[in-house]
Amino acid sequence: MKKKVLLKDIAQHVGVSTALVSYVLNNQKEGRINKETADRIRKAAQELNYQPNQLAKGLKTQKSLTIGLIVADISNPFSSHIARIIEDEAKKSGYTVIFGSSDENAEKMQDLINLLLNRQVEGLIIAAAENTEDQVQSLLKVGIPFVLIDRYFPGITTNYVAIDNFAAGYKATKHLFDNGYSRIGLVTYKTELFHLQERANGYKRFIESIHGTPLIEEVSVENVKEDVEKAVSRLLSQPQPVEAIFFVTNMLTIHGIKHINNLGIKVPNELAVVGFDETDAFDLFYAPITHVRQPMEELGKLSIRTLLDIIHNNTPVKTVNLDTELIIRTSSKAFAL
Amino acid sequence: MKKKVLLKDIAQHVGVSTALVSYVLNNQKEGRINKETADRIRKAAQELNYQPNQLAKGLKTQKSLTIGLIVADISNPFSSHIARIIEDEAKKSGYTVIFGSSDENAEKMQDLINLLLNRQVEGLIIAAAENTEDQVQSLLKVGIPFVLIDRYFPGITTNYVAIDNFAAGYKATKHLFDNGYSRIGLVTYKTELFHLQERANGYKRFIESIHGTPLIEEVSVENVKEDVEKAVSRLLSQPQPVEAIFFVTNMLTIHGIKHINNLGIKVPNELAVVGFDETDAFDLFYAPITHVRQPMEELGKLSIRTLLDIIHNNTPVKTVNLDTELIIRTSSKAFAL
DNA sequence: CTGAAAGCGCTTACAG
DNA sequence: CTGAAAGCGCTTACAG
Repeated sequence: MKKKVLLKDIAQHVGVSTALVSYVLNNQKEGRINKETADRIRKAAQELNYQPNQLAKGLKTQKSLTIGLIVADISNPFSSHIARIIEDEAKKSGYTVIFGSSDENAEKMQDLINLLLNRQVEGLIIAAAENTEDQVQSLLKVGIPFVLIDRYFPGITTNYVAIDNFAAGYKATKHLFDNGYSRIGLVTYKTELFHLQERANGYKRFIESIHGTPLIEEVSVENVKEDVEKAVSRLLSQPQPVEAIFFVTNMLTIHGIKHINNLGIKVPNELAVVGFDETDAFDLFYAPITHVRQPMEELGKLSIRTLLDIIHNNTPVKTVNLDTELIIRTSSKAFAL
Repeated sequence: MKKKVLLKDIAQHVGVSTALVSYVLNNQKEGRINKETADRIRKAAQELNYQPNQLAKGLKTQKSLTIGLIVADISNPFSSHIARIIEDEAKKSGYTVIFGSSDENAEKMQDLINLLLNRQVEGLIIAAAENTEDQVQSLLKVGIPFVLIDRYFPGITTNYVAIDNFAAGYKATKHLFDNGYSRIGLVTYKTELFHLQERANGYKRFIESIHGTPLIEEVSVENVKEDVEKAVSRLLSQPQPVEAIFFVTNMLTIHGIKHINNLGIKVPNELAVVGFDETDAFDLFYAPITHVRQPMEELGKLSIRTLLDIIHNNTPVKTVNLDTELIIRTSSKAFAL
């Protein structure tokens, strides 16, 4: 590998000190430096294709210009979409992002936090896994800037950017009811994650408001596909089978409609469906899927902007719950009586 | 923000030199260090929750334990799937990955390369954008370890891990023909990217072998959706309309079938379809989409393993073209005569 | 207007 | 068995 060119090389080449080269290349002390010398330095840097070593720079300045992003799984479209938005927005401010996938596992998340802190990230954006309250508390204690995204803990005061999950759950359920479906089931994860509980709570609140019986199926993260299949089948094999199902995440929705499809059940005539998040799959299904749309751009941009704001201006705690939109399609169409 | 604990802090705490602490924590000079002292050091590190500064470590050792990944767009499922596999495989060897999206843009790709080199990545995995031969040549000249993934340049000798695109194109086209479709159109990008040309070449070769006329529509990267719609419509409005269309990437396939759906054209009865890559959308379409499946796990794992092998053992150039699998579903079903 | 020197937090040959 | 010291590649207060 060819030897890297250093500040020292430029200094020697031009015949000045490394200090001067550093000043010029960082546009410090403008006007106080001989214009000609500055030009010669700049030209030399160009010619030698000088690339500053960010490790050294970061070590000295205590600024890594890096932020860490912890998602559940970067290959999930929700995560990768957010990641892309954060990447672009961070770049505008000269920041790079290092990401890691926690797989909803508290231990992996702790490892990722340590890894990222070792790499001197200036801040973190975290989609917190279940049972990571302690980790979040200890980040708070250490004082490293961070903002939670998508999920947050009601008992801990932190910066976060999320949606109004309760309203989303309520709205989706009400929509199904308004369209003539009264026995409505819900499929969610068996989890203590607050944002998912809130989606279920919104559902429950509406069901109670119509004096109905909540029918909730919980599936495990480890065994999503099979559990969703069982959940759907259970909801359909009740004494009075459900007429509609609300799935509270994109993966649950996809597994759900795949199974419904395999069972040969017609949507929405035999079973109405409302899903969560967006994916091309929802559009291409023969009965395009009504779903809760999260404002991805806003989620992503607000999270990184909030983080940078904390890093640079030490701004006070900021919490955001964005509104969602219910995108109405065919899968929840009103009963044709 | 709380003060970080340094090697020096541990040293003071235990009453030894920083050198000794460093040796112990890095398991150097084992056996040559007083077991008791070592234990006290380890305990102190634990208690103080010492986290080594990787910037400093990397600066000194010239090992950043970081690799760079350049994809077209991290929010594309192909890219994020690969990214996830690389993340996991890299972690096994203690490496972290920094990613960036090039948007198929040569200039952005160069910026990303510079950014990543500044951050002292030890190697790169690159899905090269169009017209980046020069960049690749110059990486070669600099001598930084890298492996191309998904795409490569036939005229440049580099490490790469890709699929056999020609065979994939040939196989997909032959399958349609064998199932009774003889007027077969192809939708690809207007591009000089070798891997896409090869997919089209495979198609052409087969069409020529049956003395047919290749019907190729090229769309622009900037305006995919509308261009695909026009392309499909053109193929269908020929004097003798096509009976089948082969789309050579996942995005093309998705836009294509959405449009076909909107036009109310029945798949496969009125038009057969073969797509590329996998997505849930293909399964959920009323006529599940026959598609070319790339061996994602192998692509990802081989690319990172090859890279680490070069970094550590300076191994000779390695090129890999993996076989693809044609997953046959309903969208290309044989004509019922 | 410019440079010598210290220092960021580590590692590691060298000496004892 | 342990430590003093140099150095990785930068930045920056200080002096002149």
